Amino acid sequence: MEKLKRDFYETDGVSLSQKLLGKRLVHIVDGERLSGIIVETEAYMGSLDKGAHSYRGKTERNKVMFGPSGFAYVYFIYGLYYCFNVVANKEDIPQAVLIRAIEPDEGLDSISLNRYKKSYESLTKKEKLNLTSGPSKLCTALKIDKSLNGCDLLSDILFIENTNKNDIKIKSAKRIGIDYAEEAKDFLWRFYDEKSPYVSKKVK
DNA sequence: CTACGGATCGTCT
DNA sequence: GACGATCCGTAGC
Repeated sequence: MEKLKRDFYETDGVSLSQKLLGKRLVHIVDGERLSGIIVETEAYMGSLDKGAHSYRGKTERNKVMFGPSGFAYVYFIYGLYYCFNVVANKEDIPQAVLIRAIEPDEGLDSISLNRYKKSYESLTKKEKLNLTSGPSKLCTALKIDKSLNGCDLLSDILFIENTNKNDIKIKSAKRIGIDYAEEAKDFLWRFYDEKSPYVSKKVK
């Protein structure tokens, strides 16, 4: 399926979060496609959002968010993990979409090795569901790290493709892990496909 | 099922 | 010097 073009990303973060559900995130590693269908996202809305890294302005870490849309913002967190975001909107409007969960699609054995150091077929049912059901789990699974920060998603290394998926039931919920964000912590800016078992956390 | 603590370090104050 | 857009293992109910 064709790669999403720049204009797909040139919209606000909340809209893009919903548009990205059902699309396929692809990372080419040693010539192999590692991919998954996006099933959970969160919007981070710059100066409107006390939960966003970009709320207090541009820094060395968050500068990619201030650039044009359709680029990868990858950051390191808790001394151990990476999180992957898609930059939304336009230059100087620092909004982004955190990809929180995907459904593993291509390169299952490599994905399984990256996460559990064993083959896909040897995983338990629980381990299979746990491969990519969180923002840092999916980065480990698809080998996404800080070297991809600032990568253009119209490149041939890391990109997002259209799919034929049309049976998505979008649910909105509060975002996770931003209890410090005052009023913004209650904004319903997390979106997920209610039908997917790969979502990190469902409401009730 | 929920609750909590440890791991571990780049980034910002 | 403090802390985080997380994850995992353990403990208790």
